Amino acid sequence: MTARNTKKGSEIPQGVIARLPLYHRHLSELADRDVQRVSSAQLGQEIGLTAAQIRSDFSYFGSFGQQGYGYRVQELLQQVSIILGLEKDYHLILIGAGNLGKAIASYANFRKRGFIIEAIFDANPLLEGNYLAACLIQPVDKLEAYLDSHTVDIAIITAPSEATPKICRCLVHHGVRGIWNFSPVHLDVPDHVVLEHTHLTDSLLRLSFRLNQQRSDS
Amino acid sequence: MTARNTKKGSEIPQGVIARLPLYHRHLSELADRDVQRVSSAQLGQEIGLTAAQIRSDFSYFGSFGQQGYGYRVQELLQQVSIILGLEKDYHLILIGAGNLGKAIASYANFRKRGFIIEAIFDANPLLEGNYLAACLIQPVDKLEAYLDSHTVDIAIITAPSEATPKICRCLVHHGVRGIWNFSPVHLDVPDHVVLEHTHLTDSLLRLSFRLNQQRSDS
DNA sequence: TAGATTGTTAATCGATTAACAATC
DNA sequence: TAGATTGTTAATCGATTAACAATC
Repeated sequence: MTARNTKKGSEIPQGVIARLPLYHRHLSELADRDVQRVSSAQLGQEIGLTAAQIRSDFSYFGSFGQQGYGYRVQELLQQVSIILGLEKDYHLILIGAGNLGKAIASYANFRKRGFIIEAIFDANPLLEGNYLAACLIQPVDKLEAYLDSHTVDIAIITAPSEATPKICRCLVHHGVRGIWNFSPVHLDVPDHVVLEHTHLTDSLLRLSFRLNQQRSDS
Repeated sequence: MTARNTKKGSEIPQGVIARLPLYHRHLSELADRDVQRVSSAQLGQEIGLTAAQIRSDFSYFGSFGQQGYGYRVQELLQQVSIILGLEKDYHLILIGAGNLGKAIASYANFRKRGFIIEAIFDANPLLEGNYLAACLIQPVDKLEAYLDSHTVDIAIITAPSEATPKICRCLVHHGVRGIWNFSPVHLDVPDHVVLEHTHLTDSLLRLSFRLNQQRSDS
């Protein structure tokens, strides 16, 4: 596999990856409003980035614009969707049917984008047999058997911190390649596993820091 | 206000701010296990950063270690807590008592760190009078009156996207300086307001991207 | 004291921005 | 055609890392 030009095929910086969902979200909005075209300058203005950065970001994946015109919203949106892998569906499971698990499982936006939660597990035997967002809650000791008999693209962990490392090892061992973890614990996974952390407390602490920082400036 | 040395007093890079909660979390764990001392090399090993980066990060705020010894865990944890502003309590409100709002309001870790949710608002009149995590749910049209008569350090928005910009403007207008937004919308706030976004869908899309990226390498 | 590890400076690396030729 | 805007290269900026004198 040879790179066709400088950027295409090269390593994608984290910053670019972080901005892709932002582009996707904003282009979706423009498409909803039936906007036909957008320039990097407009787009940048609206989401708070420079035009150069936006063009540079897209150039990692190809040339989607037209000189003198800009980008066709529909077309660019579709390209970004493909880049993000949104043209296909994903099989998800969720482990931990507590408050956060419930909220995630009920969040319709995921399903809309093709991320379909097909099984929910919980350690509490009292929850067994209950339904959550039209999905049966199973005891966590059935997790291994499930993994052996179903395709699972992404596992969402909303279990207590103490239980999380063990669950993670189990998932990895049974070949799950995508893990979205909400527990505030550090997890070690092999290189071939993609791990995404969402640590809510970390976000709140960052907010707290910046709140205190401001006051000391000026 | 003059900077006492090169780093102390200079602008703190975003990356440093992002890592502070990670340091806090890991140092808390070490303290729980009664570990007395830690070197930047050990700490780095455990959380996946270089020793140099850790020392460099801390040096923005002062000198907390000892040559030839490392850092006293308790002392460093306390310093990081102070840096993050965790030595005081915060008055929080939450707007939007849906699934996500419920999960956030019930998350005990926030209260433990001094982030206390004191009022919850929702647009749905049917929820009025209900309690959520021992906190009364009020109709959202009482929000303005509340803001005028109470101190609010941080407002958490877990309302639907459509309602969010208006709520945000209201908060800013009534002097709230910290906003933690979960709606997938871009919000414009004045410079003096600290805005933290947690876009769950964005995290999932990043995971999706990386899942697809891997396959195309190798 | 000798060994270890800090805080900081200088060197390196990578990401963002500015500029512009290409061209729709 | 003239005007606008892309994709990309070079210049700039900032963050990470390596190295080391200071010193516990």
